[in-house]
Amino acid sequence: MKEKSTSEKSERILDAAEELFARHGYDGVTMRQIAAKAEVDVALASYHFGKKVDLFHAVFNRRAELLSASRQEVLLASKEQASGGTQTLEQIIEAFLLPLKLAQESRDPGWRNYLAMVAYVMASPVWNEVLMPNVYDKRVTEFIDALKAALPHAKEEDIHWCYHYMSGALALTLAQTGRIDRLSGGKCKSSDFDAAYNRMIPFVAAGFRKVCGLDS
Amino acid sequence: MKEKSTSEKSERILDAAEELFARHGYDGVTMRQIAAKAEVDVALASYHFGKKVDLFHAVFNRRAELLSASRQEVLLASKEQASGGTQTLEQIIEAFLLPLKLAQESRDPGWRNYLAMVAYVMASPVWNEVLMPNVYDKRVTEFIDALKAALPHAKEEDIHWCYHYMSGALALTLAQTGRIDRLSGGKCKSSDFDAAYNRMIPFVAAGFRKVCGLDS
DNA sequence: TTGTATATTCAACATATGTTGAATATATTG
DNA sequence: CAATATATTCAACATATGTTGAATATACAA
Repeated sequence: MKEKSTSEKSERILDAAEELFARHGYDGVTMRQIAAKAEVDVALASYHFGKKVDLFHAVFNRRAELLSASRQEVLLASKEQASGGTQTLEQIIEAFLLPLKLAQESRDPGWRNYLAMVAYVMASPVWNEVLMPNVYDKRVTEFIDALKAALPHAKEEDIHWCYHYMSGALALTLAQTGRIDRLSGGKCKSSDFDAAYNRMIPFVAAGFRKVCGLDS
Repeated sequence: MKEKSTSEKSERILDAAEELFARHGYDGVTMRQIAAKAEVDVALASYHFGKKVDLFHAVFNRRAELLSASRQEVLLASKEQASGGTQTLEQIIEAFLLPLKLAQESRDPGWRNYLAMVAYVMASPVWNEVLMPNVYDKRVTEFIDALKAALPHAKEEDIHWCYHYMSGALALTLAQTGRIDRLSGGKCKSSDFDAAYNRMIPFVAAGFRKVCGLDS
């Protein structure tokens, strides 16, 4: 009698690694900690995924394509909805954020861990250039193109800097450090993604308009 | 004949640790790497600063008071300049960011490393609650009070969320990951703090106004 | 069934890690 | 100068680390 199927153990390893990498970063986690959390032998992680750095890549890439595809889909749907005319800034930003919000609110807690790990990667000078270009940067380019269309008179640098600010606001939200809970005396909660995203859209849109000029 | 004074070696250790912690995080750095970069014996770091975690605290705290004091000073001067009436949003945000910009542009490259390390701490769920409350959160509270005065009709949650977004935009700027360089095809540079801060002020101010309602 | 590929465990390795204590040098003070 | 405190080096420790190879178990195909 077997307890779990093969793929279950392999995914338990990914789940455990995901949770630990999200909180402690790559170097703050040992293979033994991962194995312990996944309740498997240490050697099994190496058997399935190779070196530690390969496991890190595997965890990062597991949900990357899924999320990126969902993003493209939503952005496309948003484009079509704005029949004929260009989308509003709010529509573009919402399309960019919606898949993340849905992932955060998923019943699978792994998605929250994954996005916290993405935030870690985004903020890390070391991992950023290694992991972000492969999957995510392509969709970011599409997103920026949509912004250019909505802000035809904007200088390209302005758009890039504004995207940079949005990216930072997003990363800190995904990271879930709990700081806003502390600073607000409990009035705001890191886990309240509805609150975070509902305000982020008008905040960012207004910033874009101010810096990049009125949209057409 | 002695090569360097005692305090110089001790500060070389702090400088080396600062640079390495900023880039690789706490767990990504070994005492031996720090010692090597500082060109001192490994044991010397322990002799001066105790355990590794204490060295981390020492690096973080070395410039914290200095920066925090500069921040308070600028915020106070900004308050007085707005004689009688309350400050504008832009003035408040500028006062918040100016000391950081000055530090970034300092001739001492240690300041850039330090601020990148602060960004790492801000984005880390583990270190955030350990290190941020001691020094920085007090000034943040003053800053938020100024915002409340400038946005008398705003709900407190809205202000906190907007501050959270600004905080994220700031953190990613301090982190200097180089991502904006890549995404913009070289049009924007992570090291161009003038560009980053000049746009961040109107961006954030517009976001606050949109989310928190018009200022008085 | 038997044979074979896959999955999992166990034990061990070489190396890297933070930290310490004793020894030595340098500075400071009387 | 001598005496004392501080700073620095050296060597070593116990432990933790990623990784591997052999042994064993399980799944699967013939």
